[in-house]
Amino acid sequence: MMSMNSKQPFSMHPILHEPKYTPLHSSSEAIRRACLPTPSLQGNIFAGFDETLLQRAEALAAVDIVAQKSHPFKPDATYHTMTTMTSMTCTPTSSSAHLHHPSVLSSHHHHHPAHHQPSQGLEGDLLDHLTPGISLGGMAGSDVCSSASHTAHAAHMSAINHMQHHHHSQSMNMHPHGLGSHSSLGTGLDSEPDPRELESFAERFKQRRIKLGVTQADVGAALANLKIPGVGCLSQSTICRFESLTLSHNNMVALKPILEAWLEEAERAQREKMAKPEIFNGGDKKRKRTSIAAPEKRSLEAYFAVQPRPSSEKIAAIAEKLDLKKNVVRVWFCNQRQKQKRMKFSATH
DNA sequence: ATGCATGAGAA
DNA sequence: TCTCATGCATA
Repeated sequence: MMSMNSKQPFSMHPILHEPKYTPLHSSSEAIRRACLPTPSLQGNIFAGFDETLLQRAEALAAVDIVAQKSHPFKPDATYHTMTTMTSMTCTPTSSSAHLHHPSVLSSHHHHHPAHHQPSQGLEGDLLDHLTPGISLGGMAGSDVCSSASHTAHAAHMSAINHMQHHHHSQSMNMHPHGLGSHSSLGTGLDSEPDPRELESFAERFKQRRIKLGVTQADVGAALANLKIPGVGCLSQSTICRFESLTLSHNNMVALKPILEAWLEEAERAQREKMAKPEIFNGGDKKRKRTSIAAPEKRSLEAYFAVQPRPSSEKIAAIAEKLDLKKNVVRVWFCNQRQKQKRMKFSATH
């Protein structure tokens, strides 16, 4: 990849920018996918029960993944790593409190059958068949067992609260987080849910950020310096996703004012610095990341194509079949659904 | 830049 | 249990 480390101490002053929280809007997104009709194919061992979607999924999978390419490597299932690193993410020195939550409302929309991107596949690994309704052995052999250690890491979340926005939509959430406040910020009436704006802002943001010589990680950390109520730091991942518009619409809308505030403050600070020529001079357990091999991934995608929201039983069956932990499969589906909901050029474009 | 994961809150 | 926002770990 590339290393971009232009760490530079940046001191920002708290800026008091009036937070304006954006309401959400329904993100209209259209996700369409094509389900090909393809009956045929069977010869299951468990025949009898199966049938249903999963089976078809496999058939589809076989067809779907016509000629694709795949990666040559086949990593083991999971690997853990333990290391001690004093991650000081952003936990600020004292405060233990700052966990507001971001909650953005969400509008829900109609989903469509999913849509997934072409993946890699090569040899047609025909899946077997599962019995949908019944859960074999009660629990798929793998089951969630103990995914071993999940170290609860400090939860720090930044918060973004939104309030109203009357719409037929449903949710609105705030997180109580003890501190009695419910930020009653100015009822926001704010921003434009205009995807156009977001897109151009994200682009400008990235460019100005680079101009400042700041990395995505720097931005995330610096956010904590802007003492915007309810806003802590964010990770490099999130900044990156913001810039590449790979966040949900609501999330983009919520983050925009915050990043905008940071940008202005950062540029202001730099101007100031430029002005005066004299200054400066210049442990823990790590979470493990399961790696799902290409063949398994192809199967999952095939199932997802026909049934984005499998029941617990089906998930268990799939997990057993692919020899993955049930929880891994469940999470995979969740993430897949989230992906399909992301912005980028999904619908409005 | 992304894959897999966690957790809070809403169903 | 799912959705959503987010993050760690990793390619």
